[in-house]
Amino acid sequence: MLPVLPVNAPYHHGDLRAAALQMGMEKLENQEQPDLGLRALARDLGVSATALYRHFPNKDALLDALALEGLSRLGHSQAEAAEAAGGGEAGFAEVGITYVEWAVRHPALLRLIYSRVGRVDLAIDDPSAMGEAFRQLRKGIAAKMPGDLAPEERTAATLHAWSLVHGLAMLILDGQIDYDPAMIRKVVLMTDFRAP
Amino acid sequence: MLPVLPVNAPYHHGDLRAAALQMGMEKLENQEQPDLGLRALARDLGVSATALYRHFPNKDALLDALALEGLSRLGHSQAEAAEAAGGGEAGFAEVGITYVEWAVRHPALLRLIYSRVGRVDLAIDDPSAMGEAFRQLRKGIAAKMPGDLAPEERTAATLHAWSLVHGLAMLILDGQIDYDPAMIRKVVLMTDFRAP
DNA sequence: CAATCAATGCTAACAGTGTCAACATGACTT
DNA sequence: AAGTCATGTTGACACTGTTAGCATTGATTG
Repeated sequence: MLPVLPVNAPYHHGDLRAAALQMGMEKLENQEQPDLGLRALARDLGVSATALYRHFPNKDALLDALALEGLSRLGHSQAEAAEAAGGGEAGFAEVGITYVEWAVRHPALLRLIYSRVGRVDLAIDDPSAMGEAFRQLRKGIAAKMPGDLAPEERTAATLHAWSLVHGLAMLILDGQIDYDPAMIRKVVLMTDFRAP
Repeated sequence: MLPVLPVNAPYHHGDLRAAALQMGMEKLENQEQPDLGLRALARDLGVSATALYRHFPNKDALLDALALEGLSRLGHSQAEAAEAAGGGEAGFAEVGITYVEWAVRHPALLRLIYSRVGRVDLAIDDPSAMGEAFRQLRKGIAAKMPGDLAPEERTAATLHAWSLVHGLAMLILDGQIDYDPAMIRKVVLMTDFRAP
């Protein structure tokens, strides 16, 4: 987390925006409760705090960018899982389990994503970047869903699955549930998509 | 949110601790993203910021107290629902739905609860107050569970139910799911506690 | 009743934060 | 080579949580 540039750092950084996002990501990956303060981040980058304002309108924008990147990674992870999983309800469960495991592996990042997702106030040229990413996520979750369901059952099932794994992940991150892969599998498999 | 005392407020407040908690609760009930800053709170109470340090060791302790009170209220709501609901899986679902509805009605409070529950660092004379409250919550959730389940199935079912409604609640609060009571009912009923 | 004391309040100050304004540097364009 | 504009810097402001030291009060004693 030390300053990133060599001793004779030039006045201009090269690509401070990318460096800031990378540094933020590193913190999010390596620490449970990373200090994502603007000044702390700038310090670690070996740059003055206000330099970041040349690349982000404010702190929220920086965190939004990090959350968006995290959401994109989560989405890809889900898509991969959906592709790798076999068919049927077992394959579907596999995708859900992937979600929980991803959350356990990137707790701070998942927390950031869902803490930022309430007030979607992104760039004007891409007002729905966050929304689009979530749509992708839903798509990944729904991809392996049993195909013989009526449309309304389908949305209900997607909601059910997403809520279940999201709640499971959150409760684990909050220390309310022990991370026990076998139990998670059991819990996720406990859904009947053809109930009343 | 104006100062609470009459013009000729005495030097001593009477019960500042209770007043602070009440003021915090009011904010949590009436605002989506309440400013629970120490100074802001003191301002609204018509008292100096440092006065609060006579009643709470620090800001975290104050927020913990608020979270604990909120958790207690949620627990009572669950217990009432468990008592009022009929038997069988329908009654069980009713308890789950109560959880979601409570979350929708007290969004900031639920958020506070789960944001504070990670680092349980409560008073020494009651180190497990938070844990105890959560135990009560689990009990309320499990109260109406179908009785003919093996112990392990029972824990799995409790985890499933808790995760499902918690995830549902969180996603609604985060604006990712519309609050549609009928759909919620449908989703909650979609669980088969006797699955493989 | 008077004196003392602990509980509870206050002000002043410190370090830390996000943010803005004004200035400095340097890379690219003409 | 000159000038321009993106990008960096310093200094300041208002805000935050927190601590130290002082003031006021209600309660407890002799």
